[in-house]
Amino acid sequence: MPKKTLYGQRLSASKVSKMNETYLPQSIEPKVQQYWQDNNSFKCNEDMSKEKFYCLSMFPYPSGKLHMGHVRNYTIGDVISRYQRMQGKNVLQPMGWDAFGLPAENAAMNNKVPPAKWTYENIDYMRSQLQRMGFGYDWDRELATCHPEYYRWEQWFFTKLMKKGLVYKKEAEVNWDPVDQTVLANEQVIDGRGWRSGALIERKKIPQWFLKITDYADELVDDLEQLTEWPEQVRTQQKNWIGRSEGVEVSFSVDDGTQLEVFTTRPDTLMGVTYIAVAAQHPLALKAAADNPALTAFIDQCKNIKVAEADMATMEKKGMSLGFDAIHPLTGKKVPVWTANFVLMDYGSGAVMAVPGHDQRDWEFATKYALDIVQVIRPADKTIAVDIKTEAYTDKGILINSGNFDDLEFDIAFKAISSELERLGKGKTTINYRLRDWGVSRQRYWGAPIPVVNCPSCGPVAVPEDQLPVVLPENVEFDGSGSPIKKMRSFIDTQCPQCGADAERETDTFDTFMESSWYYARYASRGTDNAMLDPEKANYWLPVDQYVGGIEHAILHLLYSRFFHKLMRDEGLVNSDEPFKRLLCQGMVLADTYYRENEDASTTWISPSDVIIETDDKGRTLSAVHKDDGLPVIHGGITKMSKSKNNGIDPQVMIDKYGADTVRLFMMFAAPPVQSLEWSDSAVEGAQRFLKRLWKLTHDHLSMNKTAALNPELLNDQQSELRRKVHQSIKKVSHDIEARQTFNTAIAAVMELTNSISKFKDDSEQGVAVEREAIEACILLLAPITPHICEQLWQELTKDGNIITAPWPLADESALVLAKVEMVISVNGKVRGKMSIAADADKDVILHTALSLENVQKFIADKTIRKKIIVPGKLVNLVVG
RNA sequence: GCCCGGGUGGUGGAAUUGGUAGACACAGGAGACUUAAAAUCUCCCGAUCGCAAGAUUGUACCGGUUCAAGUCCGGUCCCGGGCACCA
Repeated sequence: MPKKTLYGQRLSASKVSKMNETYLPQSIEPKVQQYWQDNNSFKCNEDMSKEKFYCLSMFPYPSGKLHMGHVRNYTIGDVISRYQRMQGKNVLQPMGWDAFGLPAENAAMNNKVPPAKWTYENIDYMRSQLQRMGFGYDWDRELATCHPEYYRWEQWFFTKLMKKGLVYKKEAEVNWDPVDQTVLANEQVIDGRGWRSGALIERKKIPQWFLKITDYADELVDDLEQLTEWPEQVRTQQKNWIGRSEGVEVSFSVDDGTQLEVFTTRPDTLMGVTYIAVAAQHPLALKAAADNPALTAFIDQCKNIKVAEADMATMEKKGMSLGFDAIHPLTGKKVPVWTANFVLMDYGSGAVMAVPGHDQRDWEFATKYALDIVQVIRPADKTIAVDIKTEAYTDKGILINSGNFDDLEFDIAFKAISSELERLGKGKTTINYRLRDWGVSRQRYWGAPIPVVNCPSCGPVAVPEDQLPVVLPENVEFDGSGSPIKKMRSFIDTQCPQCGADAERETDTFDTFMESSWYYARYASRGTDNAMLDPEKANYWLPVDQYVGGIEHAILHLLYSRFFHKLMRDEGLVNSDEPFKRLLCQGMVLADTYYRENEDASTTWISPSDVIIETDDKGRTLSAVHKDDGLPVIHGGITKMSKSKNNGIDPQVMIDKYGADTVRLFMMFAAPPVQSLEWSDSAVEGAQRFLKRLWKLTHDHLSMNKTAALNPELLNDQQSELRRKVHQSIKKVSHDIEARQTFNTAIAAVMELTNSISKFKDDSEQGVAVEREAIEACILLLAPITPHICEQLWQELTKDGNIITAPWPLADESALVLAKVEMVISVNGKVRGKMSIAADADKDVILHTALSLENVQKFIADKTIRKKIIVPGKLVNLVVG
């Protein structure tokens, strides 16, 4: 198809410039977007002849409208995509919707609208907002996870995993609201109470499905080594989350003859064990409580804490004796068994050996309940004083008070004690993980149904492939008392696929992390409706070359996706080990908060857009007032944009006012992508001002109506200097976008270049030629960031160009050569002078010139030069004394 | 509580490998243009002292390594993200 020009006809440069004296984003942007759409600019296919580049931004939850976090995320992804397209690569940039989730159910309760309808309407509106931002997506690949065509393959995959034995069912604890008779998410428990009913929540055990992610724990840790283009902090967090540790499983015999298993990474402290602590739900605790009302009351009390690690770890540590002892496996001595609220039943064996001398938490517990504290480790360095009466000594050291094991250091003691335990049949070395298997059952409606039928005689049976998908009924009424399908007989009643008897469908749905764990692969299989993936297509695109998303997903989403990718690999669907080659985690978008205290002590949060700031003559903030009544408001600090603080800035309002390019430019310029970004109205104005200057600069150039061929040989000093700046900028911007991903410094470099062009007044033949090269460079370098204005200006400059596929400029190394460099001279590390010197000057010349400077002489005076450090091209440091 | 980050002018930030702290902007000040305002353009802008040249000081706090530290090491304080059912 022949490419259309933006205007549909060619116009002379002078006519164009008269038509466009002012920059009007509202008329340019829709026109440019239409042009891209008419040319199918962002559609892509599996073109084996070209190098591919798959750029993916984390898909949004369709919550209603775009927020600034989305705008930031998707601008970053779009900049990278457009940059790679200009590098000549075959770029895939898709978009879709993480459409299942809790907010749709809340909206259903509040507005009496079915979650499906609410979700689809949100998707339609948000799609139009994304299009208005000018993001270059291949919309033919759009998906929504709530579509049966999507989740049927997730159901299919789950049944495959069931057959492989990678899925199992077990009882696990949830937050139970005894009044609403429903399971609550951690987010829905506020200060230990249900958010709607206000009832004290309880831990309750219910049967749930789990994926055996722990089978892949080793691979998930080891393969982090491959992910060299991931942020170090994310790799570290994942490694710590998986928490592989080598230790020993130790058996303590209990009075009633049973064995109590505990895991420890510090067998060297075994002789310092003074008590055992078990979880409140541990069978031994429950058994002891049978004839002990006080203990029963304590165990009941432990139920009123929500199922979140942070709550477990920060609550007051409490415990109670179970009234019997365990036998120490080496000494044979009796140690008391306690139950404690901080020991987790779901983690390890639900019991820990306590060494209060060498573990701070055990020490605090022992001190509180007057249990023995014994020191069995001393520091290797005898000069370090240790007093276990004041705190635990937790470092590794040399064993004492440990009988035969005295004087051994950690490694030897670890081996000696564990082999002694093994000889006695009282323990074995083992690898333990902090990582727990992935519970995927949710007792919610708006999710993908778990494809299982519960048969009274066969038990849980996977739904066969020819009966998939298990479609979630979308036309439902919400009454607030749990999932509607749990009461829907037409959904529940079915026949067992195995024996044909009457049976019931599973009414739990999948954790929404299931859907977001493989969507990146589905995008890469466009048009595949008879399989989860088309391996040929998927393997062309995968792995994702660049993944962009919020740092809040650093652990869970990224770990589950990595796990899913390995599962798909082992099913023969993909041939790579990891899904995401390079990862960029962008920071949050923050804004000022303002509030007033009401008479009833409640707080009213005031939108920053309703506040007027008063400053002193140095620009420092003095006070803030409400724009309506002129009365003061209180500044509540700068926090993440949120509904609760009423400090969200609506992107739509900003796009309507300034246009997409200004919003994109501000977002990319205000901070490096990994840092948090503070919203600033005046900085947005500044971004707009820059685009106006670029517009004027280009049209002033065009209005000269002169062109000439550039000949680097003929340039005078000023012309060479501008040309050097052009090629320095090309080099810096390329490096900043591709290698460093610091778009703010890339933009600053282009700003410097436009400042140089503004100062350059030269209408000679070579002057015009150099200026033309400089302006074209600015526009090409900004094209990924502010694509609309650049497309427009590019077409005016080149007549029929298309900047989306214009080649990225290359720096001309010969233009960068400098005859002279500036060097700094410091004396004793303090700068005392500067000099301009030939770039190839040798050390003697440099030193001689440095010493001739008056101010340098002054500081040397009659002192002797003890040391001379010369870094050619940078500095000279003279050490005198 | 545990794990992971961050802290630089009035503000956002720059300093890429240990080598000139404050690029580029925002805000502010002064001036030009204008009947006026807006817009635009020019200049100034860490603090203290100084007419200036320049000097002293300064990157959360305390200490260390180095010819040289915003950058490396040890400790402290504060802020943020995650903690498995928010997404």
